[in-house]
Amino acid sequence: MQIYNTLTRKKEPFVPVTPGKVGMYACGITTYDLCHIGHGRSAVVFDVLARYLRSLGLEVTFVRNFTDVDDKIINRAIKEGAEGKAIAERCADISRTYIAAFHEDMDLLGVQRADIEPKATEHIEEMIALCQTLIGQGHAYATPSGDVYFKVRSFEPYGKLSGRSLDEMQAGARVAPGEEKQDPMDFALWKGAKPGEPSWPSPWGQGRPGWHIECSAMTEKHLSLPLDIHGGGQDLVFPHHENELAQTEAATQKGFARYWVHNGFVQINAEKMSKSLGNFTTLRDIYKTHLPEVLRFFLLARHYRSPIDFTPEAMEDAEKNCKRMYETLQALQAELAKPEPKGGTAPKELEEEAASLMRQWDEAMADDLNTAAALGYMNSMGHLINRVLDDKGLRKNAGARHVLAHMAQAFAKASVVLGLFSQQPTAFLQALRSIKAARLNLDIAKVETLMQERLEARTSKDFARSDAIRDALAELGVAVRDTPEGALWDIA
RNA sequence: GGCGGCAUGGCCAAGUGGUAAGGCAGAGGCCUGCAAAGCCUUUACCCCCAGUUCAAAUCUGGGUGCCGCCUCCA
Repeated sequence: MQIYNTLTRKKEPFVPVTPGKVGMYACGITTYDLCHIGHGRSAVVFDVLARYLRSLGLEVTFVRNFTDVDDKIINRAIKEGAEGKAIAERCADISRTYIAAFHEDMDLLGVQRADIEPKATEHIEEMIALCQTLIGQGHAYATPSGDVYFKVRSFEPYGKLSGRSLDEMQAGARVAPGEEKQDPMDFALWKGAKPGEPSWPSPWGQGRPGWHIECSAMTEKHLSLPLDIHGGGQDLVFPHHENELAQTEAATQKGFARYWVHNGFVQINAEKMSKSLGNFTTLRDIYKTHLPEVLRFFLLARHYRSPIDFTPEAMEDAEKNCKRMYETLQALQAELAKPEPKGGTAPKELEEEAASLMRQWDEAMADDLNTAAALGYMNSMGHLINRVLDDKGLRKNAGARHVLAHMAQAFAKASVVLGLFSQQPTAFLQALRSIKAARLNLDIAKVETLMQERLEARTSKDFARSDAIRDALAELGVAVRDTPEGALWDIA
């Protein structure tokens, strides 16, 4: 496959360091709050990347960390009323809570667990060792108050990932020199702790790790360098990833990561969704009104590097799309459950079109993980399936049946890679109807009663009454659909 | 101020040199007691200007607009 590499700013053929194996690391969350849609997007993107690479037969080791020691967690603990010694304990509770919430929310989104999910606090020793190495090499220095800083000027390529030079950055007015920093761009590897904060003994006194050092320690411990893939949200490029890169490459003399993959932002009103802007929506809030799979579809219906605007309309589109797809799958399964027709060969074009769509799906995914295009081809596959299903002649054709079965298989395989359309169609459609009914505050018993009355009217060919009832249902937001198996209702 | 990205039909969105996937919405038809769903048909001078080329949405330069990073942030 080809993948866009932030480091080189272009798409490159993906070649793992060790043939057949992939080491992949994605930056996870800081564990101080519920996940919002932006976290969901990042998790889904790397989930699909891992699934896709596996589908190519590669053996993927995927590591996604939890940052469970950080200023934000401490601030949260203090905000929750923790004081003195209780702060550290409170921090641990907060981390536990939000790691559990992360798993719960991401499981619903269909995000598979990473193979290894390390926590920063479990790698303090490694981080201290890394700091010592860097100090020994002259890449870092300790200050009298017990901080350790990375000496940015000592690492010549600093800025290569984010594409900026130190001089340019210093020209910007927003860099405030730290009291003890030798250079304003130097960043903390280790911070002396204030009383009560989570802290660990170190050669520089009680302290705690800086933000970037954990990833350097954990990647080195759990994967071999250079990593094949390192990723995260676009906002991590600078300073987080730039700093990780500097630490690791300075300390190990090895390349840190070969392919840097960054996903674009989720936006609200064309502005980045972020904690600091306060314009975020948590995954849980979405789940109150929308099925998680619909959100996943929404996220994958755009290219992972593009910004995507989260709007009610877009979610509605995604919902309709998922519904259509599942309805097609439902009809397909029903057809395939029937006895096989005897005789007949499939029209050549049918086979060719099916094969061509599958090929295009592969090509789309292989081209920088273009899930949006891939979903387009799946839509087309759905149409093709419906076309066969709609054609009485083809339904009696054994050849066409084989093509159908083949398409069902290919569709299922594609579904697994995207983590979509893998539920039982009936289960999805029922869940969808329920959540829509809840949105409308619909009285389902009343709907069922009306449906029963309409059935009676229709049985006695009282179409005027039947239509009147249908109108009444429409008032409630309910659409009725007569099928050979009886009348069905759904939320319009 | 520095660096970077984006601009495709009513809306969303693929497409990086050979004349525009897909979805939603709309129109007509088939099907239906009537509908719905599904199927068929149908809707694009690709932000503007200039240039390179036999050929540009796609490359180059300029312009306009929007966004991101430079500070914690997926």
